[in-house]
Amino acid sequence: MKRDSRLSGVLHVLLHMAEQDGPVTSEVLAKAMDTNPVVVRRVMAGLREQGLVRSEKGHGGGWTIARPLDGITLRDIYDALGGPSLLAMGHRTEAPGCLVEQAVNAALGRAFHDAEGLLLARFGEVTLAMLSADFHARMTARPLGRKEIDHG
Amino acid sequence: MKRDSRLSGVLHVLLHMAEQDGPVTSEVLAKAMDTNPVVVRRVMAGLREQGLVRSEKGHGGGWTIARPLDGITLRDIYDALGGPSLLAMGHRTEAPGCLVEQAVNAALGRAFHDAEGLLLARFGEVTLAMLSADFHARMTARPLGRKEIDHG
DNA sequence: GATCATGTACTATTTGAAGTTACATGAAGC
DNA sequence: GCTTCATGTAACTTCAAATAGTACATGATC
Repeated sequence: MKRDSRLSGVLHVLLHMAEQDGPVTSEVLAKAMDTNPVVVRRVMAGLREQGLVRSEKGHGGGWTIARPLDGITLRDIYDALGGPSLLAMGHRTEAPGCLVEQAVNAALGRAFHDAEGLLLARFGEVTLAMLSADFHARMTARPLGRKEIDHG
Repeated sequence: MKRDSRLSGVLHVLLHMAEQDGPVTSEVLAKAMDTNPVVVRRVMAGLREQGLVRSEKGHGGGWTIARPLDGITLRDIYDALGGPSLLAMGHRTEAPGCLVEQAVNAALGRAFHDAEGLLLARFGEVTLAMLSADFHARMTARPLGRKEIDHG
């Protein structure tokens, strides 16, 4: 099962943006994430629709965070990505006629549902400000050169 | 993201086996799961190695459950499948040098770890006997013809 | 109007499960 | 002992979903 790393990636990008004053271009962000600018724009498009970030064209354009960091939770970002599936496992048949399969689905479904709920609740508790604070704490503990901050 | 349905599938098969007296062939199980006999054998091979099921060749051969139903938990079966990944999301980089990414991984990692723990704990609490009992309760509530029991 | 940056449609690549084919191994029945 | 039935397993193909990448349009600034 291939794991979706968009949430991880977009958080990386947002924290890098938070360290910059002005707008940051897709190209710079792509370089920091070791990917393609189009991939960045595609992911960021969802965040823009939810009002989490802004984009501007032309000279001096790029991406900026639209709200205070403590006003954005991981849940907001997850939702802006379209709420991708959290679990790697699922039912073989979604609405089976077979009673055996219904019993299986019921048992697994409860576990799956609760695990998803746990994850979403956690996401809702964590803000970008907390992540940023954690980052700065790590910076203080082990300062790095500028290059390693821009990308590691 | 494509979801892994092997756990769901193998549970379906095991409960069908539990309803039969003698051994059941891969071909019959495959028909019930609407798949290929080789796929069944592949999945069952893992369970056999863990001593959950037995297989016999030749006339009258096939698969049988090797332990009492209340002695097999979903966790046992999950492990026998090789412990496939439970979550559809993961870190972009597993051991990043970038402090930003370290902060991101730390926050997400805690949530992921706890969600996986919850799922595994649930799996450990549920036995095949419980699923079988649930199935029979559904049977009583809405009896079906033989054909619909063999497969739905 | 030249340049820079986003917006997006379209295509290619990748990845892992699932499905399939083919054949070897071994057990029961005659 | 030979036929039949069933598993064991390797190798290959198919399939679906996501990411990556290309090409070009749109719009803003200099």
